[in-house]
Formats: sequence, structure tokens, C-alpha cells
Amino acid sequence: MRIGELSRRTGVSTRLLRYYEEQGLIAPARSANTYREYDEAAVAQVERAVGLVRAGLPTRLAKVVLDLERTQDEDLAASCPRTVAQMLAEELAGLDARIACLTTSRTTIHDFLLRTEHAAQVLEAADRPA
DNA sequence: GTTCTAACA
DNA sequence: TGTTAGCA
Repeated sequence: MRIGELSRRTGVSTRLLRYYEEQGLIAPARSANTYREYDEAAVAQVERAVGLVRAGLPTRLAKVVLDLERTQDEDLAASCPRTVAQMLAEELAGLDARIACLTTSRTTIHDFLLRTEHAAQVLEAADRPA
């Protein structure tokens, strides 16, 4: 499919779709007319990418994660030099720190809401897994 | 009509 | 990011 259809099916603007490609998040093939050609898997890949970005991952890191997920489907962690492992370990620590920070924030807000008169309705949405 | 790249707002 | 220009 071309970029227009992918945009309609994912709800992501063509502008953003091209930007993600520029950042290396997705790599569509090019047909003879230079049009981007996306396969079915692209739909899931785009949704995965927007998910990472919405989660607050810088596109830089999102690319790393997507690359890892792709290589895991094929060759099993073919090459992972110490330097790469070390870098990933640092990213891991950074994610843990953010998750901890977000978790305490969530708890604070959640507990506050629990004490309000609208607890039921508000928490109905808040506790629903996105 | 659709997509492409580049660039401006 | 949206939008526009000038092509193919």
C-alpha cells in the first residue's frame, strides 16, 4: 500500500509517516515511480512506533527498540559488542528510573482521586489499561 | 487524483 | 506539524 492508505489505516499523518522514516523508524520499499510502498506489517510497525513515542521514548531510543525487535525475529542477537551492550544497559537504567518516577506520580494521583466524591467514575477510566 | 522533496510558517 | 510549491 502507499502512504495515503497507511495514513488512513493508522491515523498517522503522511507528514509524520515520512518523518518517522527519516528517523529510521520504518523503512518502506520504493516502487519504480519512487512512491513509498508499505506491506501489511507496516501497519503494526507504525502503531508500535507511535506507541513508543507516546510513551515518551525519544525517537532515537524508539529506533533502537524497533531495531532490536526486528533482529530478534530473524537472527538471534547476531552481534552485540560490549560497547553496544553497555549503551543499552544505560538506556535500561534510564527507563527504570522513569518508570519509578511515573509510578510514584501515578500512585499519588490515583490515591488522591480515590478520596474524592468522583472516585468511581474517574478511576474507571484511569485503571483501564490503555 | 496521489505522491515526492524541500522549505516556510 | 501543517501547508505550499512545482513535478512526475
